[in-house]
Amino acid sequence: MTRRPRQTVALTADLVILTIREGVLCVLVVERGNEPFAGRLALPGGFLRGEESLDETAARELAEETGLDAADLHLQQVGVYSAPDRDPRQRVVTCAYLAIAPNLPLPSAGSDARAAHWLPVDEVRRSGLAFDHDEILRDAVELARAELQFRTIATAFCADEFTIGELREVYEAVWGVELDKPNFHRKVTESAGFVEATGEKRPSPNGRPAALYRAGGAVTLSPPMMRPRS
Amino acid sequence: MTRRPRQTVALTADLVILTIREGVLCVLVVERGNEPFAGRLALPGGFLRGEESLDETAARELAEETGLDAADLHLQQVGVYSAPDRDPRQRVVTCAYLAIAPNLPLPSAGSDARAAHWLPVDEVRRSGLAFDHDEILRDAVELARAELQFRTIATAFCADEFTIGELREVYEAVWGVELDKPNFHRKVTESAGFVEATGEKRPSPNGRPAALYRAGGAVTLSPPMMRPRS
DNA sequence: TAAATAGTGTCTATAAGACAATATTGC
DNA sequence: GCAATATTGTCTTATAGACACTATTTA
Repeated sequence: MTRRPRQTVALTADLVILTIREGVLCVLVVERGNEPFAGRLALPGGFLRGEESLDETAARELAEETGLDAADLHLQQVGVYSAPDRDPRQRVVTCAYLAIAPNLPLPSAGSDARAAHWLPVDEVRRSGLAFDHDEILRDAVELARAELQFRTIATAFCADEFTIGELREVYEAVWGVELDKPNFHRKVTESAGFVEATGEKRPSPNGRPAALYRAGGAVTLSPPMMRPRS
Repeated sequence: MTRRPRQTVALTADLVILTIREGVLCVLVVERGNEPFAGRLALPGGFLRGEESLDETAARELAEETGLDAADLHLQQVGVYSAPDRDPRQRVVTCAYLAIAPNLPLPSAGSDARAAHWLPVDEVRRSGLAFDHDEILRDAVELARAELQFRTIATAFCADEFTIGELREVYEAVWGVELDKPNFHRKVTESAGFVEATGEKRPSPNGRPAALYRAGGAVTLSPPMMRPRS
């Protein structure tokens, strides 16, 4: 049995933090200060530390970038990206995470020196990201799109209290479709555990005030919220 | 900016290879020869090599364990397991993969010296696996269960040509339920791109011969094959 | 013929989708 | 009142599920 030297590699957690701003799906990107790809946009991320798991790395980075506690947010693995040449300097394997955030007041610069921005996903797709982050972003958005069908994660895009109309805008922004308002309202309010009414109403400048809801206890949606066939 | 030494870790790909034998969902496990956990059962897996990605590591291990080409099989990431103490010897982070195989003639021992067995998943769950492989197995099976609803991967459990009854047995074994034969037949054959008839029939020792089908071109199932709420 | 498995028909309950109608606010 | 948004009602169509029934084989 020939024993070859066992390779060790550097590990990072990269974050695809999504939110919705003015009805547009946006992702948090940072400007790179150092080579390689200096000046280019990239996903936030950081190296694994000795005492933590990658999930903890992701949670720590999320807190540093957004100031939010990962316990409050939806945070899940997207996948591992391990092409040998994905980082030109050295071998780095990354685990990508999808985080879903409500509309934050600002991308608080945090303790990190890099400039962070919310940019529309479509725009980022056109301009491109450093490393293999285009691929990661694509996969993460596709995951979010799929999960909206079967899980209650849409509420993670909303503040603690939200209207059914706001929840509908989440689906419309992520899926890039228009949904029928009356049918959506019924489906959501009749789906057990998806949302629960607070009893309060939010006044509106234009029309009838909308009832406020909180996220319900359910994790999965059954029956699923089917995405209209293109 | 304090620069802490950047940790590097060993990376492995571990495989949850599922198949169905006599109507029972089975997983390929190996007996460990070395410490730690010598003599215990574990999932097959191996270390990342310098020139390859983790997906390639997984495909290589799969070929070594089953003799099958990963190109023919369903192989997908389950997730990353990176708890600092998951391997008592050293820091090892693993990426778990789910592979779905048709009923193979034998778990060909392959070039690897370890003894490989197909064991029922329920049995393995009771007896337990080395490391955190119980958790990995649980997650992989749960992933397979969920994917059966929305993707056409059930055909990966079948040989090139199969009957609708065999496909139904896949769902019944993985979900642990009984499905209505007439309704299943209709649903599968009417779902665009799920299966395509070969025109052949397979004689049966007992009753009417069943028509043979091949996997169709579709990847996703719409509408989904809903799992009965138990 | 009976036994066994494959496959079809049919009815009912539930959910999806279109869209009209009503409700509640600010102006 | 009108404009705007929220919510409810109603009808049509699609799908799910139960289950009776027919079809094709071996013994």
